[in-house]
Amino acid sequence: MSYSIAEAARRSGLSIDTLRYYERIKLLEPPARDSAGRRAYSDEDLNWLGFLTKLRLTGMPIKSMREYASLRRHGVASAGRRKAILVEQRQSVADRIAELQGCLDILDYKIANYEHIERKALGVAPEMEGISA
Amino acid sequence: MSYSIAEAARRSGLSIDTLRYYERIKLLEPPARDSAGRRAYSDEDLNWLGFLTKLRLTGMPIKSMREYASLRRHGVASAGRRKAILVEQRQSVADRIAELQGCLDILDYKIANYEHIERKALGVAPEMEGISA
DNA sequence: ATTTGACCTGGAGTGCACTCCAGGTCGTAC
DNA sequence: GTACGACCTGGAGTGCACTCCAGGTCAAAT
Repeated sequence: MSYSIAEAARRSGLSIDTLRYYERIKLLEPPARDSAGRRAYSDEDLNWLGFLTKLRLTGMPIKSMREYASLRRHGVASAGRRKAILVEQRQSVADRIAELQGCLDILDYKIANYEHIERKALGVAPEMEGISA
Repeated sequence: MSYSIAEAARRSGLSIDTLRYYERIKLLEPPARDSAGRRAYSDEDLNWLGFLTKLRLTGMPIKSMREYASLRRHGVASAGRRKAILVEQRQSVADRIAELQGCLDILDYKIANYEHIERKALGVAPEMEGISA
């Protein structure tokens, strides 16, 4: 199967402009073209796009994704380096999850504080106010 | 206690420039000044900065932090709205954690794939290659 | 035959969150 | 008394990841 740029955008969740942008910056091999010169994305293109969007979701900078994409073009010899990039990214994702978890705890604490204030509704003792919230 | 801007930067993990920037955009009440006109941050300022940096870590845009900061200046009457902002942010953090968890799974899968390739070390059957990794 | 709509290109513009700079003022150390 | 380092101001510059635009081509629909 092959897909128009609009269809590829729909399926990948990226915008049409972003697809062309990714191609320009070499994240994406230039896809095939139809007889009229329009881009025709293959299933393989879409799979790769899907993976790229996952990497983006992890917060990987485009610079690194470009490195990965470039390694991929260099075939099997680059597999070790590619794996290393993924392992490193895995770590950074795990770290980020832990960080967010910490933030969640703080938010919960603050929210509980506000609930505390609400419960004391009218006769407020405003010592909670302005201290650090 | 009061702290020079350099000390406040050290303690908050923000840069000196960022502290001044936060003040300009009204994330931060202008701190007191010493006799020479230099900023003198209070412990309360530092607490607030600490909370701000947590909010930043959650990915909250500065626009929203400004709203929260502005509400805070309007005192106890704004507590409901402030709480609502934190509850909303809590949700977005939880969502983001789930999203990252999904990405982690994908990374693990890919990494396992590379390990699979490594194990087949020399006599490679490269059907793994270029399909979607 | 012309209108429409999806697509094309190269290049400029955007929003965000800082970050840097020039030129100046202070208070202490030599 | 001057050299130094930390600080001040207003404003310009940066890097990132898109996003938008003008002007053009092409195939199918009216």
